[in-house]
Amino acid sequence: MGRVADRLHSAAIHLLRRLRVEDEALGISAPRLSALSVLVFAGPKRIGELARIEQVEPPTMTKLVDGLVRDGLALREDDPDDARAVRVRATATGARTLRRGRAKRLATLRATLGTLSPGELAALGEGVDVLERVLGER
Amino acid sequence: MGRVADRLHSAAIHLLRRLRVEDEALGISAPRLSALSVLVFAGPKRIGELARIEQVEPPTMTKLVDGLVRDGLALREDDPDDARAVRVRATATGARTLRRGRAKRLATLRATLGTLSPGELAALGEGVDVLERVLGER
DNA sequence: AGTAATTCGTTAGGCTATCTAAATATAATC
DNA sequence: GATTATATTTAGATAGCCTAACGAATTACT
Repeated sequence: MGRVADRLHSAAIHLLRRLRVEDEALGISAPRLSALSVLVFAGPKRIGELARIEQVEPPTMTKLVDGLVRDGLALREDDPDDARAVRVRATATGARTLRRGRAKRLATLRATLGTLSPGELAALGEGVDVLERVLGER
Repeated sequence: MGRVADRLHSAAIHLLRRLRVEDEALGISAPRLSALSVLVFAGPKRIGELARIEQVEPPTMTKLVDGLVRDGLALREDDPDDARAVRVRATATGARTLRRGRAKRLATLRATLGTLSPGELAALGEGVDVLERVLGER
């Protein structure tokens, strides 16, 4: 059963190395894409909030947001309730880029997983379900 | 179904961020651990071979091996058949460290996955199976 | 044998991600 | 109003990853 841990670890590394290549073609790294996805689906967030959601320290999120802003995918706004804070919001371009990235990954997934049976794909989906549940519990 | 791709991507990012913390406590990063694991289980390998297996470019593997060597987990040897080449071999310390890391991850997995039912664990395992199969096909 | 092409590994340089510690600005509390 | 707490940024470090360029050794072709 320790095998599951080892294999999961290794598979995650290899998966990300693989996806990184694709996302580069899209012009956005995985961590930025992940943060952008939160902004698009859950709406504007403060830096600290985003950092917590993405499980990184605030300075790391500052940098990630810098990148998104530089690329025009998100923007910083003053928080109306707290002058120390910053609200980060996805731009229309950001939302569009996310959709495009999703379409791209979907296409790649179709190509890559084309050989898998529906049953295997379902198994993968269920594995992801479990993983999400486990990771969600801080 | 594109959901599977998105969620898998995101889950992989979060998983690695989580595991990184633990492996740091062990004193070895995920990419190094992954390479070390190959050396321990598959025996000595050349730099280029290791790079191919780990799906990184040779200069990256040079650096990863530098780290392993610096920490005494592996060593470089002259290749007897080809004077250009280098063989990398795990040291006894390397093998021990790998075992210790595995034990540690297993313990964490037990703690983290303690709430999962055997069925969920099995689902996770099967998801990993599928993932490995897909990633294995270059 | 001798030259040309290829292969192996490293070095150099650049970008991103990540951390901790310290600085800055604002808010909240007593 | 002075102190303490909170939100973000800046500074500085390490690591992982890449491409380009290079020296050394091997292989291939005359």
